[in-house]
Amino acid sequence: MKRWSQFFVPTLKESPSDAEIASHKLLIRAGLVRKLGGGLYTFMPMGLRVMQKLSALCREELERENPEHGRAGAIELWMPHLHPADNWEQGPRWAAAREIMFRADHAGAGKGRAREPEFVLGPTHEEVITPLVKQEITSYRDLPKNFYQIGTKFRNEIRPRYGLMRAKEFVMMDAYSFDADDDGAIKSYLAMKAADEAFFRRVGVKAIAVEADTGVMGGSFSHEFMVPAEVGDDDVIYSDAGYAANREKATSALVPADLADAAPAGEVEKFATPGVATIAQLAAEPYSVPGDAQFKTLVYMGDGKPFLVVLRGNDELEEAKLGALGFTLFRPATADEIAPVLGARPGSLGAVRGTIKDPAALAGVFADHAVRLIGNGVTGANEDGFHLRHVNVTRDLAITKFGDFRRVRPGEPCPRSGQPLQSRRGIEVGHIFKLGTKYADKFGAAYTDDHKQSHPMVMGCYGIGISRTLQAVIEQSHDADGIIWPWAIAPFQVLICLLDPKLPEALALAEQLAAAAEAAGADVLLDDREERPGVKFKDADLIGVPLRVVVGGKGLQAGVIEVKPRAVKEALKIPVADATEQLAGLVRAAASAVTV
RNA sequence: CGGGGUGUAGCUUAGCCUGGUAGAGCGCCUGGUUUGGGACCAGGAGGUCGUAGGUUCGAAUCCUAUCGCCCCGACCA
Repeated sequence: MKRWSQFFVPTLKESPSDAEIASHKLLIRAGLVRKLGGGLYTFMPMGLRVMQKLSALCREELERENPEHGRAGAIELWMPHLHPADNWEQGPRWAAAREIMFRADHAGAGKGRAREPEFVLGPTHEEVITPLVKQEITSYRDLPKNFYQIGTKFRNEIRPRYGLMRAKEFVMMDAYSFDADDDGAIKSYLAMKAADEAFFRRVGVKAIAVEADTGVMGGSFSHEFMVPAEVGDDDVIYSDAGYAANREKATSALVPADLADAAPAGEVEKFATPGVATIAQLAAEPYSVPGDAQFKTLVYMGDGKPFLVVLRGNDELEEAKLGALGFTLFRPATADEIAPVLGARPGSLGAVRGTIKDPAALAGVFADHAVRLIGNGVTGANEDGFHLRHVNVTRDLAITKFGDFRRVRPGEPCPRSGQPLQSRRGIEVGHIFKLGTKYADKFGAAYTDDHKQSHPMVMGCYGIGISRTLQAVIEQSHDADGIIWPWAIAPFQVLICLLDPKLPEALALAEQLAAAAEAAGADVLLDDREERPGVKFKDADLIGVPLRVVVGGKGLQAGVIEVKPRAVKEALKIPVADATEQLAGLVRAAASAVTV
């Protein structure tokens, strides 16, 4: 039991001016965190308690054995936060990952040896765990294994945002599974997905698993855990049939599987379009070519070589989907890079065979499936101020490969059910990847099987943003008065508001109640401050403790105390004689409702 | 990194346009009256006006630079 007067809960009446969203304001007003600098936060005693509870639940769920998948539980370890830059240089994503890493020097750098070793602050730990496992595990008998840690991660976020939501330094659970083969890796993946789901369920936050893009991490498939919230950074595309995917990854059944190729509608014909540089201009008078009858040709640079992406005029490129093409780094090409290859400036570009000035320079022409819906359409002539009409997809376009590159729009048919797709914002609180052998190959993490054959280990990696989850819970569970903590992670589960701390019998009863609640399994905060009742009630709502008990002189005269769950309006009056017993009962009921 | 905004007491802020005494509320300290939803009265402490230059007799205010922070975009747990 903690006494408020002796503890430290610095609440604020007003929101700091730099907090924008509800959860960020409440984090600070309720005294959970304080800002050191952009994206850097001190966890105050109350905030730390929540973090510790989240971590404890996370450990429990990860370490639980998973007989359904034949998996043992994950094993905790602790890796350095400071990594030799060498590890990253040897890994598969140095070029892409260095952008977000902090480089660390020691304060005396330059005064000692001519060449100082370089260090980075770890943004994640594949580059550390994989060499470790290579060194320690060489036999199939030691597989599968799944290691995890809960610790600080450092990412030089280009733009920290919304308090803990996107911070430069944050707390993450990261786990890494190592399996002998792909089937095993899938089992590990599913076991971790189940563990994460169990974790979020026990925390008391609604987080849904959605299909996700693998991004810089690489790998073959991936899910994100999303907490639905307007302030989230991601769009989740979903249907009532249970399909859910990050917009970056989402597809639709817009193009029927049995769509026949359109027959040519006539000879390709060049026509002058002076000054026309956009889809909209071509759609307007006097040309009047609807956007969805135009081919849009985009030029990107993939690992130094240009490639084309062809979309319907009204469709937008979903840039993340270009990741499937296998380039390490890609970016839009500049006009100066485009002209020598295609022969025209943006606005008159096309992918029609024979019009591309230097087709050999291209790393490929990739067309979205949806262009097949156009059949015959209009596109740039690769000659400034000219377009081509009657361009037939199969006859005329120099397509290397079709793929899914367009951004899905709400209302399109769900790929599973055909129901209209919907969209909502979400906060990404977890992300799991089946990595395959990408890292194992690079670091030589291999094992010997029972036929003396060597194979690369098949990996998976799994992250949960612990500090971000803390804020996501607040975002999802608050009202105008403050936070409404779920029981399992509340900094305290019972708050005893002692309205008359100077009244000896009131203090004695409050302490007795505190002891009873504690014995029943709750963490108890006793508000023994010499404050007016209004202040105590406001603070109680603000800090969001799930069960509030009021002990006051007036109640005692009437022979009652009050108990009120944070989430409801009406308080329960309980006779003093039954108080300890009933409170203990309420605590036990609340606790058992959330464990398991 | 591009675009927008903003720095005044522990917090929220007024003053800046149109240069001359830096003001309020909350919080804090002392005393008193209060005490079931952020009390009241009296008194008090606390500010190099982000920083550095410049203009001026005189700069929180005008100019320049710089730093921090916030928001929008790309990135991510």
